[in-house]
Amino acid sequence: MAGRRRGRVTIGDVAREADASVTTVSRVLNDVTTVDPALAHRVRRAIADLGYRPSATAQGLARGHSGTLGVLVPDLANPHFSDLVKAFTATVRASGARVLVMDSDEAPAVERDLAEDLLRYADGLLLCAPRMPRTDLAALAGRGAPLLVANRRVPGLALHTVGVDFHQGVLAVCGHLAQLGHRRVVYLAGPEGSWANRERLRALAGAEAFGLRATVLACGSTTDDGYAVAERALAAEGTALVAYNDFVALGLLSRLAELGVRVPDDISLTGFDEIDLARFSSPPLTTVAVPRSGLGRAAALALVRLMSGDTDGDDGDVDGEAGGGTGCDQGEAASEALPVELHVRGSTSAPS
Amino acid sequence: MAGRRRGRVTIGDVAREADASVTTVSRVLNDVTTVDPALAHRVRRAIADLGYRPSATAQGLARGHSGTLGVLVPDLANPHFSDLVKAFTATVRASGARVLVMDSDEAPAVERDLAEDLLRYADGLLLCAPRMPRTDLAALAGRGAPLLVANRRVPGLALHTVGVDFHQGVLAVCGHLAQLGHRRVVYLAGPEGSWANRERLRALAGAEAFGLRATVLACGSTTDDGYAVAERALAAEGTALVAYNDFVALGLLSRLAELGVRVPDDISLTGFDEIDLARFSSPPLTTVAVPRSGLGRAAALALVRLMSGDTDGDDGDVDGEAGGGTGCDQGEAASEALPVELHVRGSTSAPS
DNA sequence: GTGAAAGCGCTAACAG
DNA sequence: CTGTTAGCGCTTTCAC
Repeated sequence: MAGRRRGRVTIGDVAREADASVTTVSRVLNDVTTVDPALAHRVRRAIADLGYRPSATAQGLARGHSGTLGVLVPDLANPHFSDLVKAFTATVRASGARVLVMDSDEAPAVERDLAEDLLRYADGLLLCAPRMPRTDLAALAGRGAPLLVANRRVPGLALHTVGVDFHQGVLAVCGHLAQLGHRRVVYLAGPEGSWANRERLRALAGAEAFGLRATVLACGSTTDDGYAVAERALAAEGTALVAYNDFVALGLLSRLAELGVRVPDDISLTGFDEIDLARFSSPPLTTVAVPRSGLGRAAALALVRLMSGDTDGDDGDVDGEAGGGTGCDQGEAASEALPVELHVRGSTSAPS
Repeated sequence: MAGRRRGRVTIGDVAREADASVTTVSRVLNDVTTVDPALAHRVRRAIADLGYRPSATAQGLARGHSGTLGVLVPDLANPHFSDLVKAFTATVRASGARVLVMDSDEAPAVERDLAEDLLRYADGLLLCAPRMPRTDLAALAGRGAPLLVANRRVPGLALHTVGVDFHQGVLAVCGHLAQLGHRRVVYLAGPEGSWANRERLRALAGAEAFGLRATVLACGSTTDDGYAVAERALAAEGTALVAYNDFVALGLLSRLAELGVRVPDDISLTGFDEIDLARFSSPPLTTVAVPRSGLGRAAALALVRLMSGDTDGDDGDVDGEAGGGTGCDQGEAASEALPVELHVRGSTSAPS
């Protein structure tokens, strides 16, 4: 009906149309205080007639915060992160905010810049499995905006973190294998610098105390990587193959089938992450289910909580350089580790 | 060094520190005109010293656009969309913008609201495989902001679209099967209302002219759906199973293996979408590779181009209600269909 | 080459 | 209960 004027409809247009002040319009928009029902109705009508939508930008400027959270992931094509982001956006939205997404494409060198850029838009930031140096992390934390790090703990830095208990997961895998009678396994390692990989290595080391020795082979995180490493893995002479994740495991499985190596009769195989397809392979994969969505949800909740709290309090001014040995639990920074669950299926059995 | 004042550092702080005007600071920020080198240097120094970052919100308000694009997907956990979004964000970023992501969680009813909300923040919007009614689509288009629809063509609506040529893909699958000697296939259908599914059905219908008849079975789009439908699919008595996508195909494959049905000896099987794992199954899957990243890139490019063009020109004021039968090619709206590619692998052979 | 001043669209004191 | 008036932080004429 109402001929659209050029450009966007503003709160002023609505005020005029409803014969009210912009303040009043703003009030009904934010359903504040008691506005006279009749007036409110006129305003609402004008809003509908004009098809008015408040500009998030203008609201942001006036309110002092954008209502936007940023999230930086290494690779959105990886289900680990897409699931996380999905849950994150859903949870964040439930508390009224929106999510800006960036993908560093596994390039640690650009993480800092992307994060810095995100902070120009967002009120808070979630860094997923960041690979950037700790000084950069510290600098970002020092910028004042709420910062949350997922799946990376930085010793000696008071960062808020949430993460999956990879250590426990790999320990469970090792325990399972050890109890089956395995003594020598081959670990197909993931991305070099990643915390996720370091945690797995740490668990592997811990398992030695129980008589399980692991040979570590550089591999990667994709199905192709797993496929490609198969022959070397076999040559390493273990009775079980512990893959960095399910993709690698599935790649291995595929190549082993081609080579006529039977799983688990000739060799056992374990994955990690429990992707949907893990239980549909032949044999179905023994793997560790990690709460991907749970992590996204936890991150959202934690970040939202951070934002309600002090944004630029007087104490926690984390200095980028100092990083004293105060430990990471100075009460300021909360850390949450989500539990994982071993799922034993057909790809593991006692060694032959 | 410079003690951080409370709240954020503003352009004014920089101006003061550099003993220049905010105008000048703004100029060096946007590397405009020739600012005196010495002055510019002082400003840059102040910016660095203060760790100043311009507020994207304030810039947005002043400039009249936010530098943000929105994208709405039905399910970010689906590789089809996460790959698309990944490529979209990368390409969009290359042209200086950021991306706000929302996920409708396959609920057509919320799409409209999410899209409207995105438009409050963004300068343009990409709707991926929207399921919403066409009147809603028309209304969104009428809002004035650049709108691009991916993987859905709406007859009689002048919408800019990009999409994958599903029709051609399924035709290729059918042709391959027909040439192998198949005459009767079973199609495991995807989401009911989806354009992607409709296009497949349309191609199936077209294939009848070549003597290939298809029995349609409701199924879904997940591995579980495929697994669950296997027995009914077998009962439908075709010599080949045409799955809606690779997930369904892999689910089928898994169940068929359990049932002792050999692929492709007893029955042929095809997927669609070419997920990474498709070539690692046993047997590897005959499927159709669709340019997921290509679609994201094309969408980004198209949207960016749309934005450079007329945002609120004098002609193209698409009325939400009217929707006259002008057809969808009134010169205003461009449509792009990306080609697909059949990959023949081990899961198909001549019928026994 | 540089700066003063007027907004961008909205919210939030602060009066009436 | 309602309207007036300042800004939020930045860009951008428009003079100097």
